[in-house]
Amino acid sequence: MPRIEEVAHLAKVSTATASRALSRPEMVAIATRERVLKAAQDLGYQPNVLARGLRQRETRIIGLIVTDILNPFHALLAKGVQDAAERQGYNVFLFNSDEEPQKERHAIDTLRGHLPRGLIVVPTSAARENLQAIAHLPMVELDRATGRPGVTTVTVDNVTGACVGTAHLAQLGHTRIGMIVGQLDISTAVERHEGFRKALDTAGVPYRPELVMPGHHREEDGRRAAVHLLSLPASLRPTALFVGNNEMTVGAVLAAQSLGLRIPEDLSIVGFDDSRWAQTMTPPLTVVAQPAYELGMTACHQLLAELDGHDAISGAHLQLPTELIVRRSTGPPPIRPPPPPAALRP
Amino acid sequence: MPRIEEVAHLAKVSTATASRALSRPEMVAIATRERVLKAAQDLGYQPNVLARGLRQRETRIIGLIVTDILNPFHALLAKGVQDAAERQGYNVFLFNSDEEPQKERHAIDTLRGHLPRGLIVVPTSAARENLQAIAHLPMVELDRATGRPGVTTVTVDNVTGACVGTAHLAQLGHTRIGMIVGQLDISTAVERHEGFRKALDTAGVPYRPELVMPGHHREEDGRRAAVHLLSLPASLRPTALFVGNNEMTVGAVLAAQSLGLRIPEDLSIVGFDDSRWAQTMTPPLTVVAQPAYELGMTACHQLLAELDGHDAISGAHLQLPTELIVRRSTGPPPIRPPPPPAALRP
DNA sequence: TTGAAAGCGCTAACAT
DNA sequence: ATGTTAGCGCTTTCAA
Repeated sequence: MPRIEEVAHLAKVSTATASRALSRPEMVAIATRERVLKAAQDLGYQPNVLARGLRQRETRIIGLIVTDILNPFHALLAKGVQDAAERQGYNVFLFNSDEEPQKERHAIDTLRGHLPRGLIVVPTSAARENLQAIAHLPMVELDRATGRPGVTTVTVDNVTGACVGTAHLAQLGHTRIGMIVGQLDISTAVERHEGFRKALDTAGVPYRPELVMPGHHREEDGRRAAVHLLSLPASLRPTALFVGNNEMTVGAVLAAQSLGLRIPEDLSIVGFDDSRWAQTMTPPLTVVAQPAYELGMTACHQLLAELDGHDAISGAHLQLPTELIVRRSTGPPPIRPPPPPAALRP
Repeated sequence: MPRIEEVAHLAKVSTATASRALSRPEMVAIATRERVLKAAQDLGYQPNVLARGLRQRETRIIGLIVTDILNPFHALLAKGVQDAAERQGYNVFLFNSDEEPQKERHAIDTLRGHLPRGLIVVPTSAARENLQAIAHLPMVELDRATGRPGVTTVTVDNVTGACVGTAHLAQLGHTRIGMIVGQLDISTAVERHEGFRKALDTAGVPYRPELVMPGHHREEDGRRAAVHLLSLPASLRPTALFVGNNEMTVGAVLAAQSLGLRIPEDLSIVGFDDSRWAQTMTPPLTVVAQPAYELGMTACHQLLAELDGHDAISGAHLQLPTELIVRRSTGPPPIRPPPPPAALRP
C-alpha cells in the first residue's frame, strides 16, 4: 500500500501539503491540489484509516448492534443504517447480539477499541447495564427503548400499531381475542401489549389475562404459545390472535395449521411486522407493517446529525407510524352451533 | 478511554511490560501479569486497535462482501462467517455490493484502508477487475468463483445439485422441462445450467433452448421469465420448471399462481436454495438445499487457516454437497386430453 | 500557501 | 523478566 509520503514525493510537495490537498482542498492552491490528486490517483493511494484515526482520535465508523440479523426485519434495519451511513462517508461495524446480553456486552467492548464515532443499538433486555461502559458515546436506540434518560430513540408507534391491529379484530366481531406477546422486559412488547389492551377497552371487549401468552420472540415461542391457546376447550379458545412479532407469527400460523384450524374461518390472525413470507403464505397475512428500512435510515441520520452538532437534538424520541395491511387471514368469528341439549348427548 | 500507560502506572510496571502481560502473557512473571490484568480490569481498559494495528501493520479484521444482505441465503452466509471469525478473535467488516460492480469496487477501496488481514467475497460479475487492487490480500471466493487462478473458493457442487433437481423432474415423467437461470457471467448460473443439461441428457429428455430463460437473480426476473414460459401455447409450454436461485423462485411461483396454474397438478417447480418461505408456502416447495451457514463458516475457517500459515492450502476449491428435499411442489406431468380431431373443432 | 516537526497509543527491538 | 526507545502513517500545530 502506497503511503502519503509517496504521493507527496511524486507531486513534489511535503506530506503536510499532500494531506491537506486530500482532506481539506480549500487550504491548498489549485495547481498544487491537482498535482497531488493526480499523484494519488496514479499510485492508487488509499489513506490508512488506522493512522488517520489514531491521529485525529476519531474515526468515520459507527457501530450497529442488532439482535438477530437472520430476521428480515433486522436485516432491513441494518441495510437502512448502512445506506444512510455510506452516503455520508461513514462505515458501519455490524454486530449481532442474538438477544444474548453477554454477546451484546462483547460487541460493545470490541467496538470500543475501534473508537466509533457513535452507536446504533437494538438493545437486549440487559442493555442498560451493558451500555454503561460507553455512556459517553453518541447513541441511538433503535426499534426498542431502554428508557435511559436523555437517550435518543427511533421506534415505531407500537401502542397505536397494536391498537389498530386489535381493533380490526374487534370490529370483525371477535370477543375472545388472544395475544402472543414478547418479553415483557423489552419496550416493544410492553407497548404492543398496552395497545392491545387499549383497543379491547375501547371496543368493550373483555381483556382476559389467560389468553395472553408471553414468548421470547422466536418462532418456537409463537408455536408453543399458540398450541396452548388453541388447545383450550372450544368455549374458552380465542377466535382471533394478535401476535407481537414476525417470527412468533410464523410459529403461530404453523401451529394453527397443524391443529387443523382453517385461517380465517376458524381463527383470525394479525401479525406485527410485514414480510415476504406474510405476503405469500396462504392465506396472505393481515399485518401491522413497520417501515423497517426507514427506521434504520432515520436512526442513522439522527445519529450523524448529532455528531455533526446540528443543534442539540440529542434525547429526542422519534416515532414512525405503522400501517395496518388487511389481507386474508382475518374475518368474522366462526358461528358455532350451540351445543346440543344435554339429553341428546351420547 | 484509559490508555495502556495508565494500566502500567497502576500496576507499577512499564508500558512494555503491561503490553506483554496483555498480549503475550507467557513472557511475563505470573505475579506481574496478575497485577497488570487486575489494573486493566479495574480501569476498564480496552486496547486501541487503531494504534495496535498501525504498529503491527496488521489488524484482526477480515472483510466480507456479499451481494445482497436482504437475501436470507446471504444473511446466513454472513452469520456463518461472523460466528467463525468471532471464535478466533477476528472481527468482520461487512459490505453489500447489491450486485453492482461499482459498489463492490467502493467496498474494496474502503476496506483496503482498514488493512484487513483477509477478504471473503461473493463476487459480482465484474469482480475480476475489481479485485485486482487487492490481489496480494489473502482471499476466499464464496458461493461463486471468478476463475482467477490460485484463488481459494468455497462453493456448493452446483452441477450435481442442479443435476439431481432436474433428474427428479425427469423421473416424474416430465419431458418439457424449463429452466430459469441466473446471469451467465456468474459461475453458479453456468454450473447449474450445466447440471440441468446433463440431467436431461442422462434421462433422454430433449434440451430445448427456448425453454431456458435468463434472469438477474431477482424476484422480478423470475416472475417475468415464468410468465413468458407459461404463456406459451399448451403444446409448447413446460410442465416443469427448474429455477436457479431462491429469489427468482418466489417470482416464478407467484407468476404461476397469478396465471391460475395449480402446483403441482399443472406445473411442477424445483427451486435452488431452501428457505423458510419455501417450507411454509402452499404447497411446500421441493428444493435443492444449500448449507449456507456452513458455507460461510467454511470460508472463514479456510481463510484464517491460510492466514495462520497452516500449510500452503491456498488455491483450494472446497465444494460442499447440496441436498434434494422433495416436498409437494413436484408431481407427475398433467395428462392432457389429446386435442380433438380437426374436423370437430368449432 | 507551504514545510518542518511533533505526537496520537501501541508493540517490538534492543538493552539490561 | 523488565525497561527504554523508536516508529507505524497520518494530521496538525507552528513557523516561514
